[in-house]
Amino acid sequence: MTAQRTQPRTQPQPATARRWVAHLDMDAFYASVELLRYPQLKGQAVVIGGGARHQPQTLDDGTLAFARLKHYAGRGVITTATYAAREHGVNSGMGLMKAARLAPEAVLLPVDFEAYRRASKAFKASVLSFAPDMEDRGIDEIYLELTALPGAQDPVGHDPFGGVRAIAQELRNTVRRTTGLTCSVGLSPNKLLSKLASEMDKPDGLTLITHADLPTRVWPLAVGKLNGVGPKAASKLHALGVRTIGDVAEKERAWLVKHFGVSYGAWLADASQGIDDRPVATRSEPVSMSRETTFDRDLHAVTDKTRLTAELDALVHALANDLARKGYAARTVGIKLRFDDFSLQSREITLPQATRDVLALRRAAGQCLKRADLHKRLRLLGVRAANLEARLHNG
DNA sequence: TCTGGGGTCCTAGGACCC
DNA sequence: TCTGGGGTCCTAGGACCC
Repeated sequence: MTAQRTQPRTQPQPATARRWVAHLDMDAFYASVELLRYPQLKGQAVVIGGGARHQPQTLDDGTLAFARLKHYAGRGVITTATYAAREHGVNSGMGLMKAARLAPEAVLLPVDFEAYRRASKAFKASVLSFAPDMEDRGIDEIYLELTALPGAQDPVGHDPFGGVRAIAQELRNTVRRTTGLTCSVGLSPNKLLSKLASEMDKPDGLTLITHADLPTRVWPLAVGKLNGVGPKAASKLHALGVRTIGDVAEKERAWLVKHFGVSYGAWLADASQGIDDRPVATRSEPVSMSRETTFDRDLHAVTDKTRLTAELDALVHALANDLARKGYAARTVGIKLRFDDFSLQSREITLPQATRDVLALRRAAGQCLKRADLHKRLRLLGVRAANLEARLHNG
């Protein structure tokens, strides 16, 4: 381990600038947007999820009555919970029924994607105005390439990274001023470390890490904190006695490759050392589009045939609409089935010509369905379009 | 009383072609 | 009768992420 020297202020900048990437993550995004609309709920345990049935009701005296989690019945999951609600042990992805046992008095609000999309556009636009190299990571997250921004390489006082820290601070101020929402920012030499950093001081935090911080701030973390290590890989690593990122870092690359394959093993080795060269991708074309729905009860292919056909029609219509609205046609059409035992099955077909015609899509989806094994009851049905080709919006 | 909906990327086998 | 080595496309499934 070599001691990290801070550069004297008088020293000229190195020819190769230090890379700085920010990861910006909105705090409890959906819930925070709802709190802007219902400020009287501030500080309370609030959970977002499920359909529009549990919309708040206006009482005779003009006050709003909110639905409580304990009254929920259905198969929905939590999309977001306020920090007050998380203290009860509920969190994103948890079934609402299960959450109701943990936090029965929590307020339940339906998901309003339109509102979140509007807020998302607003915060991204505010950031773009002074950090134009932005990668979209969904509705509430972005990466920003800050390396070349004015001041990013400048020290401030005794802080060698004061310049880039000030930029990040300004980002947070801008987001808060234009949207009324807080975010957490991670700042580091790459996307992987910045993603880790943004989680270190949530909500409303700003965390800067460099490679020098690896041993003290990254290696003690559980391996599952790495973006790319999910439940499967984590439990396999645990079984091999590897629990922290530092444990991974101590393993030989060859050992990791032996257990996890050339590609994933090598990635693990690099990731544990904080190595990540991925660029911030400012533009990207969609690869696929899909629509799916979980039924209120499990359906049987024979006895519920009429219902199933109607559901498929609706999904195909929605998908055709999405394709037209976004200006694409698809050559591959597929279906996705989830059964009552939660197992998945998919079928797809590639057509000679790309299409976004409802009837052509419906025919292809029907062919896929014919090839599926429909013995078990169906929980979910989905349709997918892939092999996308850009088309005129009205063509 | 478990487990939504929208995505991306990877792997692996078989078809098919040169 | 025995039997190569690529490369690309298609399909099914699975891990992972927001």
